[in-house]
Amino acid sequence: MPTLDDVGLAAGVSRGTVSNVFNRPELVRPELRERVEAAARALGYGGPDPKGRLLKEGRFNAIGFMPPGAYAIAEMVRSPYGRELLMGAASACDAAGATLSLVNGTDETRMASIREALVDGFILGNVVDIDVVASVKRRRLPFAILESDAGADVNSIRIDARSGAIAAVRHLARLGHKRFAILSIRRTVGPAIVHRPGHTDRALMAGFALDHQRLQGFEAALAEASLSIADVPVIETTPGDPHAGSAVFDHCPQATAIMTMSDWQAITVLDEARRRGIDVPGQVSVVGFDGTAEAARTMPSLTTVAHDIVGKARLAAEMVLENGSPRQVVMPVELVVRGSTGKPPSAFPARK
Amino acid sequence: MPTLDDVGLAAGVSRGTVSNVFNRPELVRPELRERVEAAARALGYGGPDPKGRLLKEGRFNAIGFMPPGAYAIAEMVRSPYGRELLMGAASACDAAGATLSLVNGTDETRMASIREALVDGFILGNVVDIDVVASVKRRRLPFAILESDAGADVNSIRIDARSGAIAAVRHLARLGHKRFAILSIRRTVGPAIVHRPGHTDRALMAGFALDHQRLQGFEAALAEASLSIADVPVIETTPGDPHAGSAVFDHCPQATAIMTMSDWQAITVLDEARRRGIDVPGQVSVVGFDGTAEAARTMPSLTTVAHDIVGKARLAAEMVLENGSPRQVVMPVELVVRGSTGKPPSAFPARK
DNA sequence: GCGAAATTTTGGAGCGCTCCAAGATTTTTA
DNA sequence: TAAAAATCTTGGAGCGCTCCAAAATTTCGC
Repeated sequence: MPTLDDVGLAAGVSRGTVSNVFNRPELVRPELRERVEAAARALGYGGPDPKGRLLKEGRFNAIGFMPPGAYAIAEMVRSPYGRELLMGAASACDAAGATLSLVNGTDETRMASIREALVDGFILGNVVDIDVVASVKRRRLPFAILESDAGADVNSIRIDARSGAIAAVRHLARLGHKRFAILSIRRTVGPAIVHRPGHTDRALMAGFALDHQRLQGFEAALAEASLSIADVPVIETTPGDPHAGSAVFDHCPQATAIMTMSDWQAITVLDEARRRGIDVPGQVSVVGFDGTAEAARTMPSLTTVAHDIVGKARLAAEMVLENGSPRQVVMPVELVVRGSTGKPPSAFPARK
Repeated sequence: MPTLDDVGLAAGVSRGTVSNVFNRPELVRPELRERVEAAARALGYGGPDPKGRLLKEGRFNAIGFMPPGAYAIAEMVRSPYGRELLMGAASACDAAGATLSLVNGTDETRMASIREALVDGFILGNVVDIDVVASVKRRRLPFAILESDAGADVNSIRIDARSGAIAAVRHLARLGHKRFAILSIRRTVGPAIVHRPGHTDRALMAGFALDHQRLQGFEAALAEASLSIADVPVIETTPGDPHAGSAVFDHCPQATAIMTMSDWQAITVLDEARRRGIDVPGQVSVVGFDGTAEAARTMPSLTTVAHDIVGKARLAAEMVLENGSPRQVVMPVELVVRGSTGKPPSAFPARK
């Protein structure tokens, strides 16, 4: 690959002049400029290599996006939620003329990826592994975390998940539901985990802040209806597990109201209900969580605890790009009532 | 920001030793290593800056993805098709341990983005503007183009769109349809363009290779049924235009079979049909194009000309990452018959 | 036609790092 | 204990570029 010097040599001018031809052509006499351009063409020189500029300028003009949890990028894009995150981050980058780098990383390579990513800052999806935060801090780049509060010196944006969970339960309770089931998120790999009625808080509450808040919200609102969360079956499935829906119906046959922790899960529940001939909302009500675009398109359309996912990620990207003093933002949620929730069946006919 | 030299100075060792501490710690005596690490901690040095390494190593270990057409990244992620492209490219990058950079670019900034993107290669979505190809060539980096054939010296992957279009028409003709409408893609910004029956080929065939091939396929298969494409109304809408569906029903009220050029468009047609109380496939049959995951989830599910979008993008990424000799690949398509196509209504009741 | 002013061109410094041959130190061997 | 071997540390070169002060050249005014 020829360099500025090679072109200069060929054209009989100095490196500086060649650089000017490409970056500030108005500074170079037209005649000379043409000579240089001809030499560049002859050598197959396609303009200054960004690598050199980079070192001088010191910034990549890019921010890195680490997908939530242990997702691979491709899985994130598949997920309704992750996809909207990406849209938000991308639109902020677009607006700022920055590049969005999708930083992948298995559990083994994540740290190295963070150390070596060619970016000026990071957006971290829901962070499961706290080492990730330490690793990013070490690079002394601006960053923002989604759905985890990492202290006053770190940008973070989370939703008011507790209120959302409360709203979901109240809505269902007001409709008359008494038999609930919770479809929660398993943050490790593996098949569904089933917590049968009688489980203890400790088994449930371990883990991730967002999930914790939602469970607390469920618990508090169930208490308002004189119900204990300990009597509600809780199933944990990994995001994207296509069997989430069948796990619920298999393990919670008497539930009339299923509360989930993501629209994606709720959608698998609707799919499975259709497959089994279970009427939603006639026999079972289903509530999603997230408020993705997909939730509005299901049959029946999905009642869900919605928030502005795109806006959340956009804000995160803006925080990183602006690199101001750290902020912790809590975003509101809103229960969007659609077609997947209704009164419980008045007589409780046995379901198969 | 402290540098290797600063740390070396503070620890009383040379730059080289500090570099070794971070990159090949086994080469440094434990005692010294600790002294260096302590100095680094004290200075807040978080490890070697990737910028320096980069210049030395010469590669970014990243490939750039330019969205199809004039999409912004966010729009691409929103689109069912673009999203699957992204999944494919991301999974290949994941597998290779490379980063995927989403290179944005408005019409004005695209060239500059290409010139300066910090990547080792490019995937170009459907290229509308031929200058983009020239611009990428100038950087002398490996690249692959989707849905455009740019000659034997350029990697390209396209689908056998003509066959797909033919299969769609034959399927509908075999069901008995005689009155078709085509929902085509407008590759410039603006509202729907309506070509009423009697239009000329020239008005239609201008533009983008992929669309051209599909129209030719439609034309050929219509001819088999003794129909001329000139008598078939053609509507062009931009990708993602939510009014695509209503444009079709407004302008083609007698059509019993609507052939589209993307699942996204077809989905808006289904939505609009539901809104207007038009039964699909009872009154109108609809065929999509692409075979996205969304097409399987609509109500009714969408008959569509499918191909392996994820695989296409994955292959493109692999071509770029491998940097072998250029190949031109044509991928097969397959008509997937689902619920959105059926016999035309036997009596032709007027629709409102 | 000459000096001053304006315009063009030059090449060194430096961005932060890795590599590597050479030098310094420690350990082993006879 | 001295020489040989093994181990550890050093600092220069170089990656390709941009910036900038200074030098070279051209243009201008009278």
